[in-house]
Amino acid sequence: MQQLQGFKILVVDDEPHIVQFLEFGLENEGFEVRTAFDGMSAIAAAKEFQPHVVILDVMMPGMDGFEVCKMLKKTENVAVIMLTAKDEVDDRVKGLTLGADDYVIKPFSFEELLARIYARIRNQFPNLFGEVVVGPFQIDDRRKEIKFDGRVLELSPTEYGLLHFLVLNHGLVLSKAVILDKVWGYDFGGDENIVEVYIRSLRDKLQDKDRQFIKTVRGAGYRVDL
Amino acid sequence: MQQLQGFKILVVDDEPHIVQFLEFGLENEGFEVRTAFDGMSAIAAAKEFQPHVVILDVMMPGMDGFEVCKMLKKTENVAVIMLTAKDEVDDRVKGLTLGADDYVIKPFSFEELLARIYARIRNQFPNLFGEVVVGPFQIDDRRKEIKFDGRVLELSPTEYGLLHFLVLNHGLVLSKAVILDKVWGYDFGGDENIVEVYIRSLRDKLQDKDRQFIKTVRGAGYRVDL
DNA sequence: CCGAATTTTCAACAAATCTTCAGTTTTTTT
DNA sequence: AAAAAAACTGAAGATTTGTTGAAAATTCGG
Repeated sequence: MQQLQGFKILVVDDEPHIVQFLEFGLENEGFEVRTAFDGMSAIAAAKEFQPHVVILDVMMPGMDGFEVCKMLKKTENVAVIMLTAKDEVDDRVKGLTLGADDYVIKPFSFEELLARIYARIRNQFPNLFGEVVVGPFQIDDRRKEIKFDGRVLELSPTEYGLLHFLVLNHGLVLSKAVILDKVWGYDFGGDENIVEVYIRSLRDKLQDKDRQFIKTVRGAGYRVDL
Repeated sequence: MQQLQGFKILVVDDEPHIVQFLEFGLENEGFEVRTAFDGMSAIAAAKEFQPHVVILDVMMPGMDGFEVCKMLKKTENVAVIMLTAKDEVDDRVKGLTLGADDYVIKPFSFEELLARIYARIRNQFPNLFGEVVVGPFQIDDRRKEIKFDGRVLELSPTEYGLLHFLVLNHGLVLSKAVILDKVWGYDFGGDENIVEVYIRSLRDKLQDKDRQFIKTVRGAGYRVDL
C-alpha cells in the first residue's frame, strides 16, 4: 500500500517477539514506530510521541490493555487497535464499551493488521489523508471522488484530473499549456482546444452559471475562485 | 467502532424521544438501526429488516411488548431485549416466560444497554464473533470463509483472496495493478483482464446488481462501498 | 493418470470517454 | 464599424476501457 505517510504508531505488548515483529513490519511499511512493554510506559510514550494509532495487547502484566485504552482515549486523540487472544472473546465486549476502535484476534496475519490500521487512520484522521477540503470542494483522491457542496460529482477520469488540478491550484491563473502539460502529460500532441472542451463540461457539471468558479482569463488561461 | 458493523438492531418504542436517542447512539456505535413505533409495524419491520437484536418497550398502545415478543420469537431468529419501567417488576417474570432474552430497567444508562446488546449478540450468534466483520461481510480467514448477509459464499481460493482484499480495503479505489500485485503476487505475468474476470464472478456470487458493492471506477480501478 | 474444479487466455461486444473539427459567439484591436 | 483573435459549443468519429461467454491450460484430489 503505497502512500505518502509520516503516520506514527505505538506498539504495546509485553512479548518482545511480537513487538519486534510489528516494529520491523510497520517500519518497513513506512510508519514511524515506537514501542512500549507495559501499560505505564505506554501512556507516557503516547503523551510524548503523539502517535496516530496505538496497537495494544490486552494481556499484560500490571495495568492491562483495557485500562490503558481507557486512559488513552480520555486524554489523547488516537485510534486504538487491540490484540486479543482467541479465547478471550469476552474481551471484545468489554473492550468495545471501553472505547477501543478495533480488534485483531491472535494469531493474525500482518496483512490483516495493516488493513485495519489503514482503515483506522482513514476513519480517525480523514483530513490528514487524501481528503482535501477547499471551499465547497472535497477531494478524496483515494476514492477518486470529488464532492461539490456535499454532492458527489460524476466525473470521467480526465474531468476528475482537471478539476483536481484546478481546485488544488485555485487563485492562480493556469494557462492552457500548463494545464495540458500537468493534466494530459507533457507528451500530449493535440490542440489546446481540448482544454476548452473539458472546461465546458466541468462548468456544466458544476452548474457554474451563477457562481462562476471557473473564470476564464482571456489571453492567459483559467482561474478558479472560491 | 467500525469493525463491529453488520449487526442490525430494531428499536421499538412509542416514545419518539427514546427511539431517537437510541437510534443515534446505536448508529454511532456502528449498528444498522431501524425503528418502529408500535407492535404491528415492529413485526413487519422485523420481517423485512431481519435484525439481529430487537429492543422492545413493554408499554405500548395497541399490541404490547409481550405480544410482539411472542410473535417475533415464533417466526424470527432474533434476540429480544425488553425495556421496562421500574415499577413494572412483575413484568420481568411475565416476560421471561414469553421468551425475551434480557431486560433493561428504565431509566437505564446507554452503556448498560450496549453491554447487554453485545452480550446478546455474542450469545445468539456466537459464530459471528471472533472474526472480521465489515458491513455485511464476515471474514473468517482461518476457515477461509466469507459470509455475506449471514450466508456462506462458495468461493474458489482466488475469489476468496480477491474479496478478502477488496473488503478489507473498502473505501479505496484499488487499481487492477495493485490488485494483481496483492492478490496474485508481484510476479504474476499475465494480463490485467484476469482481475476483471474475477470481479465479474464475485459480482455474480454477490448478486451485486442492486446493491453494487463492487463499484468500477473507470480509468482507476474498483472500489467496495458498504 | 483421470476427471473435476479452477485458473487463465482470448476475442467479440458494449459503453464510456477522448479528441477533433467546424461553426458560432464574444472580446479586442485597428 | 470591420477585422482579427480568442474562447465557446455541439456533434461526429476514433479510441480506450470494461464486460462477457467460452475455450484452453493448469492444478489438485483420488
